[in-house]
Amino acid sequence: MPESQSAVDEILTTIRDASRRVTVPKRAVAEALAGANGHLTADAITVEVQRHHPEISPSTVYRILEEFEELKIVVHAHLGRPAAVYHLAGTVHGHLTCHVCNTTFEIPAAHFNTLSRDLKKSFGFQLDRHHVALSGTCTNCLASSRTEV
Amino acid sequence: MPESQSAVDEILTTIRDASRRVTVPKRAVAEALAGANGHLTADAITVEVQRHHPEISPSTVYRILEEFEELKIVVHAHLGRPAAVYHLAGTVHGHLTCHVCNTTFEIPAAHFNTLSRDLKKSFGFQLDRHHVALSGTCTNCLASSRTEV
DNA sequence: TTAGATGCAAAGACTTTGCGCACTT
DNA sequence: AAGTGCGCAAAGTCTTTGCATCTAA
Repeated sequence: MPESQSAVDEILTTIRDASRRVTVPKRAVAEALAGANGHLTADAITVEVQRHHPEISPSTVYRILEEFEELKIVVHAHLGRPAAVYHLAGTVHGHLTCHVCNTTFEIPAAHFNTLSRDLKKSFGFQLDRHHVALSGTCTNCLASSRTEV
Repeated sequence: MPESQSAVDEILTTIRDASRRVTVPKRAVAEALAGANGHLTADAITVEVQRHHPEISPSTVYRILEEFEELKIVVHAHLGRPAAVYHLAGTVHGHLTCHVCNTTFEIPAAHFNTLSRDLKKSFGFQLDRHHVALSGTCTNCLASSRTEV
């Protein structure tokens, strides 16, 4: 997995550049984020991290995620459920969550260009394109609800 | 306040139509929702309700909000913070939350027409227009950040 | 009358914090 | 060697649940 490896290196470099320390737990969280290309709750990250390093505690994961957010390494969003989901910044832009099957899809920021311009013009509101999280129904669930009923 | 009164009546009618019982706590929650024209957390609703009925417990408020959601009386959204916010369904469409001053604005659903069509066409995703919650920076905070720095 | 709703208290899910020791730099 | 970061455990916030009682219909 050469590409997720480079993503990990990039994260570690960012940490060093900010004069923070590179530690085993931080490396593990970076690997978990780079390995899973989707959205992970803090709990899911903890589980993944503990597969290799059982001694790493949830509180450490939260502290690291907080630091990573400061450094713009990750962003988080609150989707349908209370638990927030985290993912690497820059790699992802918008989220579509299906409230039927609870799956989250990622879509390119370009889809928000028109909306973003409109909100700016109409309300002076500057959309944060990293946090766009929309809920609705995905294709699959639309199709099955049609056939089922 | 004749207009919020009619909103309350409408809610109570919906409850009766669904063969649920109309109770003091439900009336109080309905009044809190109709009175505040904005977005309330469950906690804020509880506080408002307890101003008139101190004996009503938070768990009851949660149960009532759950029932109101089933009956499509209210919808909730997860904005920047973990706590969900609730508001009357039908009266509101989209939310813009400023992550600087933490204010939430409501905007008409019409602003999501283009986006909605695009998501449907590109991904087969049916946007739920009641749950649109976007975060960014509002005009005021944009202006002050410009002058401050 | 009687099933459903409530109040209270406890538990559960998610997240933050305090403290002393370990590890990175 | 110096001091940041960690593990553990406890606390904090937000929400759900169990159970006995009460009440709307």
